[in-house]
Amino acid sequence: MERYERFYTVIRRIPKGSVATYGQIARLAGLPGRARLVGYALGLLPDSSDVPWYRVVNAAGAISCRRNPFDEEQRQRRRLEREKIRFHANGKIPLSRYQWEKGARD
DNA sequence: CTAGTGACTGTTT
DNA sequence: AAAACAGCCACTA
Repeated sequence: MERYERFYTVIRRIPKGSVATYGQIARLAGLPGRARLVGYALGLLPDSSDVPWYRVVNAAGAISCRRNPFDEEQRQRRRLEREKIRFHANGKIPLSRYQWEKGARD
């Protein structure tokens, strides 16, 4: 798991109230095009991890999780809403407003 | 070594 | 708007 520290380091820099995409994390970690690897790396994290995995969403602004689609999505969504992030009725997050380092806000 | 899989993404149908 | 495709590459069987 040490081999993914670069990803975890970048993710730990995402400020509270913002989100980043898998592709963005890969790019910032110096591995453009390895979005899937970021997803794999997050799946390895234990619940006790200090890495804010819930601040990472897919390019469409939706939550991705393969294991327990329903439960995990609810869990991630609650954590984000706790940071004042609002979701659209379609279940997606408006990235134009919350994406890290892109804040277009309104 | 080959094949299948996947917390992804941009392009093309 | 939605689905199919094609890259991507670590990991497992």
